[in-house]
Amino acid sequence: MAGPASIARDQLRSIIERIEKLEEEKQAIAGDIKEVYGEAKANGFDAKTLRQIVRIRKLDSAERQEQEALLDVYMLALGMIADPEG
Amino acid sequence: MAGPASIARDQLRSIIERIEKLEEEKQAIAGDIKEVYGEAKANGFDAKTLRQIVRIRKLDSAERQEQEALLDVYMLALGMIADPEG
Amino acid sequence: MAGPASIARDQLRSIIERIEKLEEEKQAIAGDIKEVYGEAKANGFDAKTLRQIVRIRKLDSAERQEQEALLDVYMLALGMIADPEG
Amino acid sequence: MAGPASIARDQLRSIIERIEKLEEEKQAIAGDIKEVYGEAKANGFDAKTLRQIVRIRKLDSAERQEQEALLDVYMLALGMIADPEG
DNA sequence: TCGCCTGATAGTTGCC
DNA sequence: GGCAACTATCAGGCGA
Repeated sequence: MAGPASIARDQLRSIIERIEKLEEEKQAIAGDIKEVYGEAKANGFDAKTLRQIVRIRKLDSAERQEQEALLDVYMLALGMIADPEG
Repeated sequence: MAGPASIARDQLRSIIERIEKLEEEKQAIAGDIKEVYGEAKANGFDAKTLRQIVRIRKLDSAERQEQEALLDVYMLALGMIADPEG
Repeated sequence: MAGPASIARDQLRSIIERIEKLEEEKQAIAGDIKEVYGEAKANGFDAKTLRQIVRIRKLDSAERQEQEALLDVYMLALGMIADPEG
Repeated sequence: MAGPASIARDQLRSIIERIEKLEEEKQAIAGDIKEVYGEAKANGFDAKTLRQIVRIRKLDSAERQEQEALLDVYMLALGMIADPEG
């Protein structure tokens, strides 16, 4: 008989399968990244330095975003812009 | 003048960009996974338990692969299959 | 009789106790930090903004350090400084 | 001119500095803890197991506190102790 | 006050 | 086989 339990079971199965599929994709991309580093190394680039560059660019971008957010906070506090929360 | 330095620079740029693009994709998928857990939770499933299930299934699958690899070793030793290394 | 086992046991006890003591201290400091935010709030400062400032200053400092480390890497690569690894 | 703004500014500076100092101390202690684990490892102890012991002891202690709190509730209900809420 | 979400911490894997 | 990068889990802070 197909009662509520089987519905829940099907939902569960679906959830697990979706997650597992997404994790596989994620792993695949992680593999691609590793490959790029490998290629780079084969072309004479130092992986550690490359990672540092990537990391610092991420920091840059994070800081820029924070700076802008902080600016909004100040401007909001000073009544220079409208409250985005309306 | 377009000497070796500019070639290296272009290569470097290309490497960094490929990595950053892949990392973005990876992050996007991580976001998708989080969404699935969120949905699941909204449907009454417990995220922590779901994570355990996923983890266990991954272990199971790893074990199964080990098991199969071992079987191959035995079958190879017994001359039941051909040496894959040629 | 006081054999090797008891020595190991005493060592273990000592390790655990040192860790637990340090973790307590860490918790105490976390409590102090929370207090400072509480005080600040009582004086009309917004905790969220304060946290953002602290975070951005940390990012600044992290980036500066990374920048310097990266500079060293480049200079080393260009033979402009000696290898610190000797 | 030293008006209210400068007072707020000094307060702000003081708050930020106190927080940053406390966070540094917290980090220093985290480093000490890591060192203890390192030492322990050098003496043949397994860090992962040590962490488990610490975690279990923390749980135990939390349980014990719960137990004591519960005991107080019972004793209070039986008129064996005075109401701490006055 | 409760649920969510980001940041801290623990564990794992891959490199040297 | 040790160490460092990456991933996954967990807890504390924020908003509703």
